[in-house]
Amino acid sequence: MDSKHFKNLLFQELANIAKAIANPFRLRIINLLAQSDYSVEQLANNINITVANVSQHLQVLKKVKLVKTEKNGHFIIYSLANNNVYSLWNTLQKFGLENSLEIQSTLKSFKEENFQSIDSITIDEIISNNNFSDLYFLDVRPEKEFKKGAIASAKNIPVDDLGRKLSILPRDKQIVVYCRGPFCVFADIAVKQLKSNGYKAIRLKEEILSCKEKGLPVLNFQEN
Amino acid sequence: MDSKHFKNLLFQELANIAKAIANPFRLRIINLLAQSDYSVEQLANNINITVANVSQHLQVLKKVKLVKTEKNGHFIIYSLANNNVYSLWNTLQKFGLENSLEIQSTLKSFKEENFQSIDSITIDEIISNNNFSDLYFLDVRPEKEFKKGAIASAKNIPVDDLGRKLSILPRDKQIVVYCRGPFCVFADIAVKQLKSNGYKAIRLKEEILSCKEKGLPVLNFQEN
DNA sequence: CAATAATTCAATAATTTTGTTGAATAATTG
DNA sequence: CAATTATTCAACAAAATTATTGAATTATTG
Repeated sequence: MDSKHFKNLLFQELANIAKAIANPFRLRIINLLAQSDYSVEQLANNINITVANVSQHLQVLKKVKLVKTEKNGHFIIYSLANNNVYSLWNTLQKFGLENSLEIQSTLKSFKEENFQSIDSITIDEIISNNNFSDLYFLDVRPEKEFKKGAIASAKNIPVDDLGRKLSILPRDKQIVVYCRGPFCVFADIAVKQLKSNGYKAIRLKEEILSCKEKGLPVLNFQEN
Repeated sequence: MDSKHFKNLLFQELANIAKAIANPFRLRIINLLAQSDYSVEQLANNINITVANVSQHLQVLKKVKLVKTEKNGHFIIYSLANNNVYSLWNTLQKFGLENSLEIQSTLKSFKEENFQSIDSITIDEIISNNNFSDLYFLDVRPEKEFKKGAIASAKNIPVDDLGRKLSILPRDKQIVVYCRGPFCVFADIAVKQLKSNGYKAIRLKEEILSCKEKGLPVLNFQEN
């Protein structure tokens, strides 16, 4: 194999991987699978396209090993192949968020419409202020995701349970709420609810993986 | 804007970004620009397709802000928009390397054919062995790239200059050679040359960005 | 072992992407 | 300011991707 042929093969194959993620529905599938495992039908219901179509998209993803399958009775359960997929999805989101004006303005106008005046804080600001003990970290993702990795001192109350468990939270401390990151609205919903109940709440701009990268203490991270 | 419309816009736009990188020639352009800035004609010569075609691919990349331009006389010089692009390219490579059997076997057979018996060491092995002082790090990338960020104690001798500067290197130490990562052959070439001259040389499996991530001391990193 | 149910396949038409050609544009340089 | 040159544009045909439909698999379960 000469160098030219080698390059062709390599770049073609990398392009095939990129092609597999280069479709809005497949990205939505990846996004869903990043949160939990699903059957074909569940995915179809979630993103509102036909089962056959979802199946075809899943074949595309499976071919380049972005997802894997497992049988459970009559159902075939799909999940992300491994952490690299999550990492790829995350990097793409991050790029979009920082480089795409369309994404920035879409996000901004959606949040302005639905969550007026919700302040956010960045990981860098937290680290540079160094006032950890004043902050109470609240993770509002589903328990399953929390268990896969979270900020070390964070309390987990999934956003749907928040109403019932408000009394657990401290009234004097600044509550920093976080979720799946800037594209997720769980933290916005939670902050809105907390503020209307008299708590001092603010959302964290980034998600847990960025916390780990930036050096905020995290727990329970498993590699795969 | 309702939630459904919001999701559609967001995922469509992210898919557009993914589409822009989902082509082997555009990936080769990104790969080249990750190493140095180039004009349209230079890129065309490098990857051996027509100037008009390269120009069209560049328009696609520019539209989603993956590359930026700058004028220099008659030439328009293209470069990566920022570090996020590099990061995206790197994550894709890493995914391919770890998940794609095609890529693994292509890489393996190419290296076996051209660089028999070149041993490599991983960052994790270096860190866990903790024998830093026994190792001599040699960076064989072009000076320009070295200056953008390198292993803290590394010496830079671009692979083309290696023959002339062999005498600088220590004969008693284990020399760990690194380059642009697993897809790059600079380090393999260098190790081959060093070994045939009686040096104890081995290549580092990963590239500099992974060193930074894994906690090996690095120098000179600038964010953009 | 047959009924059932989830998933995949196959065929189609519409849309999008791709590379080529040659001409048009723009702007630097002497 | 005209000549030159790098880059982009426009138009086309070929190839690939997409969603839909309904039928075919597959294998679990009672």
